Amino acid sequence: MTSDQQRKAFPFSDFEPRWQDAWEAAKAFRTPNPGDADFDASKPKFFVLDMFPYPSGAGLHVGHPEGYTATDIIGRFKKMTGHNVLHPMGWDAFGLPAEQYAIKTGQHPRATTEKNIAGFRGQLKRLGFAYDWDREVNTTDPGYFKWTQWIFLKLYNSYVNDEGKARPVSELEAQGLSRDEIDARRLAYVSEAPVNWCPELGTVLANEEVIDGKSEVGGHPVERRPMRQWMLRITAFAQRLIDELDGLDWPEGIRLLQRNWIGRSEGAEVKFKVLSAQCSDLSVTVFTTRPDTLFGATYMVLAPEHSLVDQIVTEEQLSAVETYRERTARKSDLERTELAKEKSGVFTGAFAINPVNDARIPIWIADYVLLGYGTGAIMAVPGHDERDFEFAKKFELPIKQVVQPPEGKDWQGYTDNGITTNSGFLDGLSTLDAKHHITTWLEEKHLGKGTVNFKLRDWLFSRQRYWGEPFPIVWEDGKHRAIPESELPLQPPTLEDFKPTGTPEPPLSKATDWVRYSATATRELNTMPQWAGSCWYYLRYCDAKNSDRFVGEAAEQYWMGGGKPGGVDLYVGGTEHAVLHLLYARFWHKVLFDLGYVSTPEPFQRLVNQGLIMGEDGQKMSKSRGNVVNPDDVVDEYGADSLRLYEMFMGPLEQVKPWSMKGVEGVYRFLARVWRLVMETNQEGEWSFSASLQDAPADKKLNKVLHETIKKCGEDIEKLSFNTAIAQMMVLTNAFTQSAVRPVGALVTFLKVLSPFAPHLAEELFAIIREKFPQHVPGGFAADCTWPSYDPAALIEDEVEIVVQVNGKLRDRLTVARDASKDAIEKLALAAPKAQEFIAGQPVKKVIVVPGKLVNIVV
RNA sequence: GCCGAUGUGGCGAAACCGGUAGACGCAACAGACUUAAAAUCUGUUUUUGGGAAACCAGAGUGCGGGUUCGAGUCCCGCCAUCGGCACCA
Repeated sequence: MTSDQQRKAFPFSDFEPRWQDAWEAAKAFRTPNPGDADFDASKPKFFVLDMFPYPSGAGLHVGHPEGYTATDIIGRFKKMTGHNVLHPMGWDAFGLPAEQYAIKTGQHPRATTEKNIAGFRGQLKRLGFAYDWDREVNTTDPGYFKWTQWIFLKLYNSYVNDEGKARPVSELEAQGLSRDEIDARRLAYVSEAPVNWCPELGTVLANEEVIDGKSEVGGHPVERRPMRQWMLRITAFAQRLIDELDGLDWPEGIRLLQRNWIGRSEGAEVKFKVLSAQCSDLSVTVFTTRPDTLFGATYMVLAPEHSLVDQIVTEEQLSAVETYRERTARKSDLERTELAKEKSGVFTGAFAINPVNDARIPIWIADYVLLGYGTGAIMAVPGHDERDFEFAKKFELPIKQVVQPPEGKDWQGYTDNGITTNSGFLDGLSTLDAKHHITTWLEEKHLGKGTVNFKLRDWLFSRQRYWGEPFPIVWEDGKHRAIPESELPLQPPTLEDFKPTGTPEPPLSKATDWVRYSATATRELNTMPQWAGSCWYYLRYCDAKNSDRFVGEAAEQYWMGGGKPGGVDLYVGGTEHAVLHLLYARFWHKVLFDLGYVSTPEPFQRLVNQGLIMGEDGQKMSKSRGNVVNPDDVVDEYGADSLRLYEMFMGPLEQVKPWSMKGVEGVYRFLARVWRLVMETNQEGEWSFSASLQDAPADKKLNKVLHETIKKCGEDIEKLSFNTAIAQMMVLTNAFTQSAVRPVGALVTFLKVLSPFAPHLAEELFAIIREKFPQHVPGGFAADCTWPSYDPAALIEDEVEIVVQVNGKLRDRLTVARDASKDAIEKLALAAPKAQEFIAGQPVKKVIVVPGKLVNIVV
């Protein structure tokens, strides 16, 4: 034994790597698939999924093992309770950071990515996770992204029918639609709209990747500019993405976040005639959620970019309008939000006619109206809308009351429901009734209609970067078309210089040979965003090696369809993906479901968010604060089991909690105590089998704690309440420590309960005990044994302690027989000396008896 | 501003359906072992007052009310911290 190991409280650094090697050599965690010889179809399935990591150069962070340990414990537990468990791991390895890191270090992203993956894999293996490594996926592997491209082609070749279902575009061909008409309905389509262009990153970004006008990656400024881009028609699924959240076992907060992001609002479109010197037959349609306030519209606002502005602007206002439009166009989104407090705008000189009362109202342009939402035009009701109110005050526009608020409230700027007033035929109606009434009226007169709008925009799906999946698309005569599936995977060209060009021209344009598809056709030069690979990786895990299909049918049906209601049974990850990955993946999954490729409409049945781990100082861990904890250091000093156990013991999984090295030492000492239940050390520091471990039955007290522990740990694992399960195991360990004779049978049972949490220690002690007491230790690995069942009889005490309260205050305690009657308990309680003292001769008004718990005497 | 989550010892936290608040761990203190220290084992540890002590009495789960025999838990009104959204008509 080395001196290094003598310093350790138990020899984890010897046995942890030894068992990791043994498990790997034996493929101890291989999960058979339907069709495999050793597959047992009679067992229920359990698919437990981690959000796969982005393999950065910085290596594993202590936040990673938090969720991974939780899923590992529950996966191991489910296996021990007779389930087929799918618990895989992989790498989300395309994306901006890898490319930037490669540029910075002068290496190819393929090389840095492979190095980073090897680093991550090594770190995860050191933690003893029960992954089936045969199912490892890597989004940058051609065998993987072949199918990402294949799914893209499914999107490209689909449209959404009248029932809101994705169907192949061949149906539209059959209906005789033209090429252009079909292109306009594809789920993957080309658009020229203004997009979020980030000059620093040299790429466009999705709305979800822009935060406060800056890029989510790196925090660089983002500007709007019109560019030709690939879009995915996620908006066609907006309603289903809201509705189908209802059946999911997700944290309410995340569902709400998605609902708000999709942002459904019900209202009406109203058509206003425009008075214009130049044209006679002009009109503007506005969207409003408050059609009931139509009589209160005192002006109208168009988005500055609105196409109608040019046609209606008067000569006197032309230069003011032009100046304002230029100023707005130059503003980045960031500036537009920063200036949100101060309203700005310009009168166009034109007027519109309010269809309900023929009132002539001025038309303004202002950047508080967004082109991309609704119709890009609003009717302003300053009396009952906060923004319109502010604007009207600033520009001295008329403010009119049309809603009567409840007693005692000022009507100016009152935005809630009330009674409609000053509104002709709507007077006296409640807001809700007035909305219905006016909508029907507008529809009858063909002046408008009820509509639903969503905040969600179509998903901007192309990036001007090198390190991503190339689109399986070629261009010819200005038209796009898919390449044949037989040409997949379409590999990116090998480029020495893959830096962004500094212009919207993607780096792939530099690969001139690759770009030329045929004499007349050239390849699409954009690449897909990082989210593409993570939209379907959980499906690939079901059948990771399949080269004929993105996932085999039998495998998909078993792992995703089996059980009720199907899908991934438990998905654990951080909140940061609430509106990105989790929304995108649901969208792709629904398309695949409609097309008949997967069995369920939703991919992730149960979602749990792990809480952030903060630094010891209570601040977010960051290099600049110097409070980052490296999991490798923790494993070196205390072992993998200690790291696993500590992260689970810190507090509830979902909670934000600070790191504490002292806390790690605490669980380390606990594991050492467990070790010393079996092993003892002599003066030289050599370990030998403990004499107190004997083949004897457990006494009643110890047996009770043992069975309580089996019961509580099983229940707590199901609830993901790992901290309390560990506390209970500590109680049991203390009981073993205090008992002079340690019954080997009971101890082995305890080790089974401990094994999902601290698999290395459990495995090592199994092996040690097996040498001396082979009859008490099952064969195979600890992970293969059956979860012990508890004996309800062992939990029952003959006598129970009853608390005696007088007027709700604790005054005495009694010990009574377990099955003592209510009457008997009441008599004993009234006779208790301390109770007597506090009753002090007063008449007893009432006595409440809770059997097994307490008696409350009311005087 | 809106939405969500969380407030319990010196610290991380427990407490099932309303029924003994503080399990378990950390830190601290004391004792045992040791020439000594570390490690280990055994205690004590919410707080205030009284007592040499076992113990006794009062207060106590962010604040203020309420329901109840009984509230950390349920209801009403506040406050604070964290996270998200933020001109979406």
